[in-house]
Amino acid sequence: MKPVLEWDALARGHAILAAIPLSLRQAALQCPAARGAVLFRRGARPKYVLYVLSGEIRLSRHTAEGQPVILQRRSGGFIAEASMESKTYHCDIVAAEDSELLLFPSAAFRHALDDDSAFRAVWLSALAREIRRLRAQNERLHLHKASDRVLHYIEAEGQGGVVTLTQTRKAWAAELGISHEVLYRTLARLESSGALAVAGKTLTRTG
Amino acid sequence: MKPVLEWDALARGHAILAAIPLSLRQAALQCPAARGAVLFRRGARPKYVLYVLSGEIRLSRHTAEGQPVILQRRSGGFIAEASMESKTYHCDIVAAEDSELLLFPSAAFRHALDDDSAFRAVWLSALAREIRRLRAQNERLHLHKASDRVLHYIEAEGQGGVVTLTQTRKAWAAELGISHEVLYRTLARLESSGALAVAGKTLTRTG
DNA sequence: CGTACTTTTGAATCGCATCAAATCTGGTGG
DNA sequence: CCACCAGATTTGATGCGATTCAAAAGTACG
Repeated sequence: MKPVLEWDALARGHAILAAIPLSLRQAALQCPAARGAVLFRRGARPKYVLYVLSGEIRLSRHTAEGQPVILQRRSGGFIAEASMESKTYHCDIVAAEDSELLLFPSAAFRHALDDDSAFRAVWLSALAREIRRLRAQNERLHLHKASDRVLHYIEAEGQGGVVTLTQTRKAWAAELGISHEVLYRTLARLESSGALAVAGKTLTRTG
Repeated sequence: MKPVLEWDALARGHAILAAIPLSLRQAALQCPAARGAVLFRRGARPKYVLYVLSGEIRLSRHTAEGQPVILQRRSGGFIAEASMESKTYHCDIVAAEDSELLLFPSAAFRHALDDDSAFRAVWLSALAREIRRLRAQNERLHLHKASDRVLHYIEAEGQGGVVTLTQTRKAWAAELGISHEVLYRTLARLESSGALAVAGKTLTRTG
């Protein structure tokens, strides 16, 4: 838990951080979290807006029997944005892996949004884009066949039927909600049927 | 396509509309859309922010062969928020059912957000809550067993293990991404195993 | 009273998850 | 540079759970 010194280095690969105004940068804290660490508990008062630099952070609740129910899972980007305006956290916030976080004091974050119209515009547009992305992913997860999810992904996330993956196929399979074995088989079948061209991490809809 | 006269009547059942400032209300248009009607086409310049009062509106693209790919599907609430700041619509907007819409001119909407801090606060908080809801639904759709989705729903959307449905079970099944037959069977199994108490539209986690 | 829709149960089929195992790949340290 | 290791990629076989088709009973509404 320490102030952020090398802001430019952090912002690499985290575009939205570049839009954060100086005053808020100075209030930010950088904080490591070991795998399994509980950062905040349900019921606690939210003092920070969290940004995941690396690792994986989860929001989860527990059933009466103690089984965890994951509400969100983030390995990059802001998490628990909604708690900025709520009196308490509605779930536990835990590190699923060794992680690195930025903590922005909620009050400073709200002031930055109020005072800095450029930052506000970026924030609003980031929220709206995240909603668009999530709604598309939702629609995709409603498709039952693995091949439909793959093609939907290309249509939704690609440009003109072409998409370049930024992740391993195994990670992509997890995002698509299918096992990696089925993803490999599905890609092979789509390619041999001529519906898809696979070249490294670039996939092209064909035919 | 006409100005909105009875605003209070509209806002019933659409809480967020109550926060819309007078200036923006006066710029709003109410507009029916028949099933199948194409409201805007991909590439068109977004002139309005859309709100779905009733019916169902879809954002969709088409594959090279013309098969539709649904990116969003809304039967209430704002749709295509992200297009407010983009130069063109990135997908077609069509009515899947006979629908009733509100159209807010994009410029007026932006001005209202800039000028009215109360409206802005409500809007920001609505976007953040929508993100929370969507991320939870995403996690739920990643669960493979129908019973897990049901229990996850109760934990995420309910209060203390109790949830009251606002929709038919058939509609709930669609939201959960399972067939209605399986939902009925799953509820029956969960109830007979003592994990769930079902009373009309109220479901209670037990045991 | 009739109609449309939801709820419910049954049976057959299909696709995915899972377990297992082999190969490939990128990165690390000797 | 090479040996090595962890993780990703790939293929095979099996079982389970969901989808689907079918049909009956219940329910709301005009």
